[in-house]
Amino acid sequence: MNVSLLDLSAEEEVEMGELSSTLGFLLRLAQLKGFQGYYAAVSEDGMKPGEFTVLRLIALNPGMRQGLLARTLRIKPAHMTKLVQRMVDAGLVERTVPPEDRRSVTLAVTDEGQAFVTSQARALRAFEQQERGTFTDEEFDQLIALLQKFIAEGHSR
Amino acid sequence: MNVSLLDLSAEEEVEMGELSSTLGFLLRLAQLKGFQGYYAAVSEDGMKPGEFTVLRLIALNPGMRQGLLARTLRIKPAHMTKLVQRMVDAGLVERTVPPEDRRSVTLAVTDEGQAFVTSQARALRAFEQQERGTFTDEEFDQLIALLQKFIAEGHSR
DNA sequence: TATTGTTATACTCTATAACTATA
DNA sequence: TATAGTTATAGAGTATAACAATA
Repeated sequence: MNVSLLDLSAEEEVEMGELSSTLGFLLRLAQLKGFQGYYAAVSEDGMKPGEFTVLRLIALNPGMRQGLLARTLRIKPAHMTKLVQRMVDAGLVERTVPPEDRRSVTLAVTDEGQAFVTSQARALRAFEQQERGTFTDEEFDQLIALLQKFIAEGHSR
Repeated sequence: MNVSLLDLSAEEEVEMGELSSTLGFLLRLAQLKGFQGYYAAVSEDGMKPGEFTVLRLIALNPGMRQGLLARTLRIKPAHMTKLVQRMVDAGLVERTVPPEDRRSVTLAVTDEGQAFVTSQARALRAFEQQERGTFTDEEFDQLIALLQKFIAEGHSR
């Protein structure tokens, strides 16, 4: 198979071999494509998809512990510390040390943080609708289901 | 929807909202899953999926220009310079300045580079078979086709 | 003037280990 | 002793701009 998948216009053809039907390669390109759409549609504020996901999850789970958040999103604790620190500095998130376990940290969005999440909701839905737009409803649901199946398989940690 | 997708075992449940059926989030988790399998099955040599893809593509397209390689893989030229330099240092790749256009650089694998690609082929196929194993043949083909469709849509640059 | 690739810089993400404070 | 999170460090990816050589 050649470059047709990728469109380098009138450019020289590139022999891709098996690559164009390889899951890993397609996942990478799909992710790039998704980011592209995300930036075009949603974020004028410089917040990246991954960061916004962190904020969303804190908003959905007030009082969530930082470590659980890190494990849920497969982010290393050391990195999560920095991510959260940035959001605290930006006034979007509050950290609390609970008296029951003073080693731990629980997180919640501030009013400003919640307002930001809410304000992004419309653009986010538009973006997701646009992503769906490539497919029929049935195809999109299939794709989601297949990805969920792939992820769920043998999920140890 | 809750954390069932993610399996944090006996841990506290995390409310995921829409996230668990969001394409971007699922693509990220699928990619992590893929890397995990890749490292487990293929690479004892410390070469990452992305690096190996670069090497594979050079092997498939001897004399390919570096800029075209960068565009094909959506890697920035500045980064490609470093990637290629590493492979040249490792003795896997050769750079040539062609007389027709002495600004450019063409790439080819060395014998050692080709031997490395070949030696990885078996493990790579085993890994890809294992990835397929999550699905029926029909499901896997569907997933590949749906990802290709997503990527191909409106592909400008 | 435009193009190819390089260098330089800066920021983010990833990975690891050492550290602290609590349990 | 073990756990939760932090700090420190290093490597790799990403992005941008300035630059040299060549077209």
